[in-house]
Amino acid sequence: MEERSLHFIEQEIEEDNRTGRYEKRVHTRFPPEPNGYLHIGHAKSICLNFGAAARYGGLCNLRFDDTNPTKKDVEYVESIMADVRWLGFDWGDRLFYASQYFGQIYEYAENLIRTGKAYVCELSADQIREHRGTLTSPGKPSPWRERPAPESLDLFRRMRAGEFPDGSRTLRAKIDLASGNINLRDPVLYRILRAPHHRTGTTWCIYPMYDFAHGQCDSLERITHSICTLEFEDHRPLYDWFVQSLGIYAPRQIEFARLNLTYTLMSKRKLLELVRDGLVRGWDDPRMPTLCGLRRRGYTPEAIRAFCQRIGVAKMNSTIEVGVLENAIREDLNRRAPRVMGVLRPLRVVVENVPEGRVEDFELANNPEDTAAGTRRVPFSRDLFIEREDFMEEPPKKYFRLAPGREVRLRGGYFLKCDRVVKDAQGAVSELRCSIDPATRGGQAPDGRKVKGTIHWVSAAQAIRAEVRIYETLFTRPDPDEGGDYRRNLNPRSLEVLKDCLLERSVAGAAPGKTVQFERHGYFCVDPDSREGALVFNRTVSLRDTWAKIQEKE
RNA sequence: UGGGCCGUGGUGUAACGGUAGCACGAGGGAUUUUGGAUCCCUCUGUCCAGGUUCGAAUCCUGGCGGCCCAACCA
Repeated sequence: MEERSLHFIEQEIEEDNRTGRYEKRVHTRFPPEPNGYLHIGHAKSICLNFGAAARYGGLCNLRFDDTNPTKKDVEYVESIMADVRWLGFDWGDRLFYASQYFGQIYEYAENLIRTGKAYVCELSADQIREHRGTLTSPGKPSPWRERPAPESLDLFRRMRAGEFPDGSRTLRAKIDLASGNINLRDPVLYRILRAPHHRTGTTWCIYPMYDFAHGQCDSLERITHSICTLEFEDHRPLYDWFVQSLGIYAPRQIEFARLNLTYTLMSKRKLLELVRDGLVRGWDDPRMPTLCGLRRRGYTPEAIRAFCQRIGVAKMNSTIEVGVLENAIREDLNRRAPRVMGVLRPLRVVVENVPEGRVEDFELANNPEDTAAGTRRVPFSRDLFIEREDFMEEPPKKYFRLAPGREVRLRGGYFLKCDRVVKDAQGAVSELRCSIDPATRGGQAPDGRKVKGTIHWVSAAQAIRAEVRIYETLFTRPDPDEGGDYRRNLNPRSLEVLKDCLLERSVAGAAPGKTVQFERHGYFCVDPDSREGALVFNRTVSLRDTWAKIQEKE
């Protein structure tokens, strides 16, 4: 863990520990709604909740907020558990569902009715909205607001028994119709909804609203710090009202600003649209900000956790530049990814002073950052491939790579000089005729002469063919919603598929998930689409590219 | 006079009445068998106006600006 000062939530927790508010207990929870896949924004919340518990020797529960039966899916439940585990966190035996408390929450409702704090209302949804007033004008009381408690109780029990059609009645709290906080204008507590629930089946035909469930679930689990996002700040007085009216244990809610990232959509609804409308290949499309997408892309849990650490926690709405995320994964992979040579856009090179059929092996370091990573043998021969962009017939200033008459170093091999350029019928460069200096074996010239550039290469006969998928941001604008429709900002070049890449043979047979650095390109990982003898790689992130920056400026 | 929250370099985030620091970014240099990595240097900031104070990003007052709230969603 990096050295840093406490963020405001940790400060509040420490303050509570000092005053003994919760007997120095720290118990948090991560409460996702199982209606979508977890994304990088959730990672912030997960790190925050599990992180705080770990830091203060406490516990963190995983609880599915499944109060609304209509849009849940076991697929989501399973993916969420897998993603939290993958991120590196453990909820032990504390896996809960809001739905498991339905019985208790129902009792709470009856309790409020008996004490005159809730009533059964027969207004329609539209009428309730009209009665609620506006932001600047107070609400009007429902005609059923003053109905005697026994009558409400009877009606509520009959709602539960299924005597009334969906939507015909609600249970409402009786709070304050004139409150500036609209959440306090007699909010709906229960609705009639004949929808089977993924956990409770058809046991219930009435379901509590999120607002009437969430705080009580926290209370029942004896959560000390209910960490949530800013938009629930206005709901806190309501939760406090429930807890007080019911006389139950009171957790403390603390709100923080959710994560926003440039060039990234974070809305679950829009992410779902991308998947459903086929704008991406699925929830785990490597261009998606979902945890499964990032995983497939080659992001590591360590990098994501470091990222969450680095961005901090505060109440100010803000947007982090994606570069910070990219930096986190580069930093992690630089330390651990084995280096390998891969030519993405091949250009044939014939080394004329190497005899045909001769193959020699070079021993190359797997990771210059880590000698423990060992070495590997890389074959060299007369027929090579180099990167097309590592040769220019008319090189501009500051171009250090190969050009007619110029000499460069083949990474780990010899100095190579371009003697002749061969072109096809269309005039495009099709092949280079080159020669090596045998005295430079290993990459040093005995006469001390230097070369400005070092390029990567593969030996034609031994190279393996692979598909490489290059990703750019999914959107062309830092704010995908700019202009009102994110679809119009989709980046047509967010995916480029390179089918004829040639890789060093040492990666043959690599398993899905395996990450390597293709030298001078970036970090790549094996995609699950790979088949025997047909590897597919995803580019996780490119290396920093100073040359590209120089070109941009000209 | 609806309620709530928030304003620190380009982007994030520290400071808790006492030298505005860190990361990303940008620029420059050293080094380098990855134009990578590493190291060094530099750059730009307290929303505004008053007040309190020896001293204010911090406390007070008033502005200005931004975000959230009017689902039987969460």
